[in-house]
Amino acid sequence: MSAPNTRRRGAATIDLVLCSARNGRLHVLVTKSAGGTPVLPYTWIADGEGLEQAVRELARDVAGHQAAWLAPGVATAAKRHPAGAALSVPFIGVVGPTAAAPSGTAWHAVDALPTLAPRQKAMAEHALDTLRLHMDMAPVAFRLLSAVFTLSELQQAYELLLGRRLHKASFRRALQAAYLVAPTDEWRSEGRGRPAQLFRYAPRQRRSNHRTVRFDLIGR
Amino acid sequence: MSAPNTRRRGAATIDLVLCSARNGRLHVLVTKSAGGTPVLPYTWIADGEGLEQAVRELARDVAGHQAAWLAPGVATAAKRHPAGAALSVPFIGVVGPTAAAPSGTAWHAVDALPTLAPRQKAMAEHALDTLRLHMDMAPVAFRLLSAVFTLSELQQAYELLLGRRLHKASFRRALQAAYLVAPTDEWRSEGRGRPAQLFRYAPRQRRSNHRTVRFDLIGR
DNA sequence: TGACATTAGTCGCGGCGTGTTACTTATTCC
DNA sequence: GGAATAAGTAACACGCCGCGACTAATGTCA
Repeated sequence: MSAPNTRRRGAATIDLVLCSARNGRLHVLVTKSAGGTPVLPYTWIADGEGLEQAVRELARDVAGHQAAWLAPGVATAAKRHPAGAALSVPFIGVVGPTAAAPSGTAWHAVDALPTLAPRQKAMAEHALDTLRLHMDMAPVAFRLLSAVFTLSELQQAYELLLGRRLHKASFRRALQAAYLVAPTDEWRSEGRGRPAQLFRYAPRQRRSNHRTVRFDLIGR
Repeated sequence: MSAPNTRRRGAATIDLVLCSARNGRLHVLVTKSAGGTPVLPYTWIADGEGLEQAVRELARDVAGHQAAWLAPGVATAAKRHPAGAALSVPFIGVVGPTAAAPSGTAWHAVDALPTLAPRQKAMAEHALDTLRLHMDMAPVAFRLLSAVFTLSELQQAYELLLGRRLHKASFRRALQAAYLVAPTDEWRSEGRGRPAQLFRYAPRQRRSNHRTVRFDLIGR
């Protein structure tokens, strides 16, 4: 059923670190090898095939979903791949919160993973770094959410990625200024408290993307 | 003399995109294959060896220097590697402006490359994107310079990476606030104009790295 | 030798973005 | 109806940043 067995063995694998936000923590989809030990979904690299195409198929195969966002990771030859490949090319994928775990797979909090092969463990633990690296340039946080979402949910996604709490008013003011979301006329009542308006990701045109120099992140 | 011939052929190569700033433009080191056609320096991936270790050796071999900064690139199986490898893992390296081109190699402006194999051409043209992606988190611009440099040189490095001009006063004010450089007691007279004080990269401790949310770069 | 060009480096104003506190609005629970 | 809870808004203060104008130190050339 899982893709690994449908391809010939080779020298290198593509490994998929599929991420999802579950009750405030980042989770990773873990499947099981033929022997029953936990492994990240992977596929052998076929000659002449596009890597990204292959990983999209893998995501659909293993999760029944296509990834809402995908980024290549850092290839590694360290330690050993559980299937014996010399080289592994990880991809970091993102799916929404409604994505289920098909039978034989399970979501695990990234800071409480089951025992994976060291190489796969390292790839999974680097996933958050990769998401953080791209979250300013790509709508990563939005892809962790459903198509419509409340602003509080969006803020929680950003808090998860940044690893720290944000201020509500500042967050919304900055979001408003960026013309990234559009309100829908739906509202969601989450039990107690005032109902929240639902928004969708709809980036609109705005003034020149003057990215400023940032010295404040360099060096530790 | 070049490293490729010293290793066994295999399924995958490491390709080195070695970058340097030459009179205001980003240059890439290009060498020649046995047949005399231009190629990026590469080496076959040996089983069980660390990729970064291998690429450091490659940089030393081919340029006589060790790279001042290194970052992994995005593995690709598209098109063909000139040596026939199915898979290529690029690394983007940075060296200072005084690095010469050993015989058989030459620096080429990244927007005026000689005819490379399509796969290598793509890897070289993505180099600037990679440098841009990391320049906020790592001292990439500083590594394009000698150990001591003028603030105007540093500003030019940032302008090269960002692809736009910066305002002198703003640049220096932000740099000062980041405690990244320390003045030396040397001055350099560059022909005409007032001599410039030389600085070195010396990041000091500063307050908590409160990275703020950036919506302004998302979505084009 | 003195005026000019050139490059380095600084000062200060104005505006916009951001952190913060306090407030209003809308709903559930008791 | 009132307390509790969560969404959403208003307004102030401060700091960073773009910008233009200024000073400083050198080489060039008539």
